[in-house]
Amino acid sequence: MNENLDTHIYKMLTEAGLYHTENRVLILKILFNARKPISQEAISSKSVKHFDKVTIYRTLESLIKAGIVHKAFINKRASHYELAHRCTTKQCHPHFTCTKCGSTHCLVDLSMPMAAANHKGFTITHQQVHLEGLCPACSQ
Amino acid sequence: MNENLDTHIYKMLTEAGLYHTENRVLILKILFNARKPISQEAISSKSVKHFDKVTIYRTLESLIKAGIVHKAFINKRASHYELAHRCTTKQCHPHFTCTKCGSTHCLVDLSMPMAAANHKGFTITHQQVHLEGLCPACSQ
DNA sequence: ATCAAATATGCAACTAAGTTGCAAATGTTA
DNA sequence: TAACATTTGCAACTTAGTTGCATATTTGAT
Repeated sequence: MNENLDTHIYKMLTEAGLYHTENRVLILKILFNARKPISQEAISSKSVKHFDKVTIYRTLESLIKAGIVHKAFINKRASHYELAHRCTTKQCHPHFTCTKCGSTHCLVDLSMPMAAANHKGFTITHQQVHLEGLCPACSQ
Repeated sequence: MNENLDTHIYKMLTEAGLYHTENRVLILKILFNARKPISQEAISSKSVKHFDKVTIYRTLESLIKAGIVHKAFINKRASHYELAHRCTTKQCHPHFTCTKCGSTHCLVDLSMPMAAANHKGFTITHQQVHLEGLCPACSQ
């Protein structure tokens, strides 16, 4: 299982044309184990090895650019990061953030997020849809 | 028209149980004229009178709490603020942010945001849905 | 009108997520 | 293994937003 993960990570990095460095592998493993979007700080605290936060941000940046990691924006000043799953750089699945504990969860297999999420024990108090791209003026 | 706006603002503040101060009125007028979500900095620069940024943030905070203003989260570290329209604290309409000029627009009357927005000249490169509330663990 | 209580304001200093520049270290390719 | 490209770590910086506190303004009761 662990060896499969190593192989998988190695392959992913090779395909992305990224150097196969200790830090990248460690951060990817932490994201694999987290199974939900987590913050830079959470990545740092879950790691045995000390990381400089700049290294974490830059590593995440390269992985995001390669489409391996996704930045899940939450209604906070900090972002949460997760392995890209069922999403591309263009389109992402819905996320849910708990206002009490601050954790962020993915609501991926729900075609009707709000209704379905409520059934799963999530109480939703705020919903938003955000689109990004070029406005008419900037499209020209 | 201007007198109607003054009366309207006065009424809104009274109903919300907020003091009818010069700053609140000025900030509300700026938001009325903006007709789209704008940043704290934009509010500041649109104002003739000098505002301390703390005052702007605290004024916005009180107006948000009263349901008069809405905080539109965008995929940036800064938030944009707008007059609440067709939204409550619980539910908000879709927003669109231009990645080139940084402006944020409301896509309120569109039942199918992506399709309809494309027709209006918006090129969408990223979409996300975000829900907030209590997770199962915190609901108890 | 005016005084007291409640609320709002402005300043200075702070917090924290994320960024930049640069020199040293590590990974890759030939 | 040498040469080149990429990554790393450190220090210093940026910036949206916050906190504490003393002063000013608004309001409601008298």
